[in-house]
Amino acid sequence: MSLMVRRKPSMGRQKIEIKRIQNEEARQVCFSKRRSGLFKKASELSILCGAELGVVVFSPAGKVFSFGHPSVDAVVDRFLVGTPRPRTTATAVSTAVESRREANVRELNRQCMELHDLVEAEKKKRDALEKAVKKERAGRTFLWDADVESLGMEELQEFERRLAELRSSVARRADQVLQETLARKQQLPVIGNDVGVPGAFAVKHEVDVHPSLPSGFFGYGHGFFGSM
Amino acid sequence: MSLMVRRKPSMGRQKIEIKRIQNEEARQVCFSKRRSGLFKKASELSILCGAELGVVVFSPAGKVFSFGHPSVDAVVDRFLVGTPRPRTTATAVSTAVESRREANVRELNRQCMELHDLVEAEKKKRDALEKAVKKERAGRTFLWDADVESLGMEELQEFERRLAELRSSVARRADQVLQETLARKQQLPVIGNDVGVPGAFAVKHEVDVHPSLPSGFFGYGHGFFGSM
DNA sequence: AACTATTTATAAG
DNA sequence: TATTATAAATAGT
Repeated sequence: MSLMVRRKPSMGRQKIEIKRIQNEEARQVCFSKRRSGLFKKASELSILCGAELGVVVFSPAGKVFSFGHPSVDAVVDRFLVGTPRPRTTATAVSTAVESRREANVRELNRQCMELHDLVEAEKKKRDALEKAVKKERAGRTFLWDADVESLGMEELQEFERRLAELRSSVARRADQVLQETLARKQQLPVIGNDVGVPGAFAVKHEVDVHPSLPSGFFGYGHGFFGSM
Repeated sequence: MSLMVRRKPSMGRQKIEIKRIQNEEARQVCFSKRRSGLFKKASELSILCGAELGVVVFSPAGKVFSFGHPSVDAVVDRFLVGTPRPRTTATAVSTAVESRREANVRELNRQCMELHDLVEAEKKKRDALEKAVKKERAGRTFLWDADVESLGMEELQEFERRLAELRSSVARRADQVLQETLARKQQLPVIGNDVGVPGAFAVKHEVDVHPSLPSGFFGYGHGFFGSM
């Protein structure tokens, strides 16, 4: 058996902050990769959903790249005019551009307000949760230890009663597990039934850590929040 | 508390062929998701690499969505100007009015992005808090409602350790209370310090039932964006 | 709309 | 350019 002493050949994809990449070469590489990725996504979207779309990208160096279905020009025309492809004069298009711009600005404003509302809503939710956390913590503390010091005799009795019950359960279960283990290891049938309490081992308890949630989505420009 | 006995709640993402989705509802859903994804990718590309870009998407229903940095129109204009084809725009741009409008649009876009980031940040905080709540709750639940029958030896050990600790606390406290009571009743100073465990009394115990979390609520606030 | 399992995109090397 | 580990997107529920 070969000794398999190979180290990670890569640290894999690392998380990056979305802000301008300072290193020029890295930026250029990133641009190429992501431009490809973007066009691919655009292509898939158009095919999967039958959407017409156009993407135009200017590299920092000023070079232009574009992708479109059925073609960038068709999409741009449709965008400028607002409806499928009647031919237009320069003047007409110019006017169309103007009104489109105004509409865009209005839409942008609307979206900004919507976003602002979202922020407020999120803040409130967070506040509510913070309170909830405090409550939970308080509740937890009560049961575990701190407040034992403030319990009266009645509560202590109840507490003790519950502890005793639990202890019995634990002991019973421990015995069961133990016997099962022994039985398996020695290939013998289970015979005893003493109630034993395990206690001498130090154990690490595994807490269930939930995976993080997917984040929401968004858009910029206009038409973000509308359904189609 | 069945110790995380959860089965697959999802078959996860499935591989799909890139061809028109026949089912209309599925197509709509896909369109929404992927349009968001596309805009996000576009946004990241523009930020990471300082690229100017514009994306225009027409849904199958004919609704238009767009994203642009610094703005769709700016990109479209640039594209048209640099494109050797029927000149459609009389781009004698650059009047003072024009550039101010462009600046305004850019600013609006910037604000939208900023707000969007705020929303994301808030969501993250909220997620963290939600996890905290779950954890707290899990911790609290652990003691009383544990499904002892499903625990393994290691868990039993940990459980027993915790029970022992609690029992000590309770015993200590019980002793304290007892002594205080006796001292008060007999007007005598406290002298003993045996650790006694109360247990023989039948007591009605008030269980602390924790209220459920407050639900989210919403606020409104807007009008902070002046018209231009 | 929220949630995961999985696929896909991609940061580094 | 190719590879790989990991982050991110997303199909299906």
